[in-house]
Amino acid sequence: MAESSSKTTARTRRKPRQARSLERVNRILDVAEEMFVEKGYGATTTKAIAAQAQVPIGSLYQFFPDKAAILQALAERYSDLLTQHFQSFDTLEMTQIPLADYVDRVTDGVEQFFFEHPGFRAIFMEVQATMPELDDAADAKLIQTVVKLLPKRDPSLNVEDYKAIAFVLIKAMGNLLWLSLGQTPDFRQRLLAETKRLTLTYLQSYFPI
Amino acid sequence: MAESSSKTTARTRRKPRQARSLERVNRILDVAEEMFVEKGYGATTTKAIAAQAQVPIGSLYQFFPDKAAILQALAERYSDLLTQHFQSFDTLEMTQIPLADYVDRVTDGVEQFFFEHPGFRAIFMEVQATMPELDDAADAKLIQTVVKLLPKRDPSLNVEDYKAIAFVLIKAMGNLLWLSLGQTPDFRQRLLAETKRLTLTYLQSYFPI
DNA sequence: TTAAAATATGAGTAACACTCATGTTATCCA
DNA sequence: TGGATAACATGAGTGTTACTCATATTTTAA
Repeated sequence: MAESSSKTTARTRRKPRQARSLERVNRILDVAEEMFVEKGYGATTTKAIAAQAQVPIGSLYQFFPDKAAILQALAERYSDLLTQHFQSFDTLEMTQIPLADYVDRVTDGVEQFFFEHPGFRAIFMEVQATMPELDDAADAKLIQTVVKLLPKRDPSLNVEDYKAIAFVLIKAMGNLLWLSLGQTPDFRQRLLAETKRLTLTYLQSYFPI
Repeated sequence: MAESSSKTTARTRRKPRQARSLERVNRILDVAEEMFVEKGYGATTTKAIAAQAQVPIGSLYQFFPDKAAILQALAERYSDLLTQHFQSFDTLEMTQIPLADYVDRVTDGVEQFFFEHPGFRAIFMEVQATMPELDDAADAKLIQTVVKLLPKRDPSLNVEDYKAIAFVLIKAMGNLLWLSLGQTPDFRQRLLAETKRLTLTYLQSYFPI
């Protein structure tokens, strides 16, 4: 038993120095990705990954300190890809088109990326998957509340609009405020201010008063 | 083994009809909350919860179909509280103050709520806790990329500003786009448009050109 | 009073992540 | 080239966990 209860210190395992083992590591990752996509992280056993990759379970643990490390390694692959994607916007032309067009392109790009890489979805899904409908159930109520709140300020929109706006508000604000909890006090304050600014500018675009 | 692999159909267990068992359920929830806050969800065993609540393990499973259901029930408690909080803004006065003030109050309220309820943090933290630094590590790279991208459009701000803006953009946009994946095609399109609007209005407030 | 239904109980089960003692292969230097 | 040492491979075995189920107890209804 580790001293720190929930956080198992994920020490790095031996990094493969021989060509043979490097190939095995990649095979494990490929197989793991496939299985995670198909059955989910929780339902995929390390034993099954090892078997499918034709690698003994012991060898798997030679390279990955634990099951989560496999997921982590896969996430890194994707993270690199996404970073690359963003860097493709680092051109002179891109900084000179209208802001609206720029936002358009970046957003569409990320959206497309999500769709083109089902593995990415499966992997990051897992982050929330411990408890399927927790977030949704909780937030759904809040969204409903806000949907009813919004028309009181300006009743000129329709229900679909209010639903979309409420969804965005709850999810985006909630996430930012939530994340701010883990930051240093200074940055936390800054994030709080930014959250307000984000919310305000967005709302003002619908309710100009 | 269930037919659906990763999603264990969480059937509802017998709901307590007698006063005695209702009291037990509440004791289980109280104890579980305490232990989750202290040790984390993953490190808290159902056996320990049962022992601490002075309830046999079998009885615990009489009321909760599985461990996640306990977390779910706790989350519901909090969700109700937060919803209540939002409803307190459903007054005539509140709809007539300036939008900026309104945003201010709601945001501060939610922030305060997070801080006043450590259990809430602990519980929702768990949603991401399967893999501690996955999100962060991946997003940190993206944020760095954006930090370097922003000044090319308008170099008049300082680094702290760019960092805050990049953080907000990556986290808020990322979350919304991510969530859009699970929606119906129509709503997905709508969310995509809203995400752009959110991003654009926010960015325009910094870069008026 | 008594039969049936609801609830209580905890030793036992199956499944899982991970280990470790032992065997095998590669590397290095005389 | 041989032989010593380090790196890697292996899978039966271990400890832990969520969850079950046969049996006992309590409540309800007639």
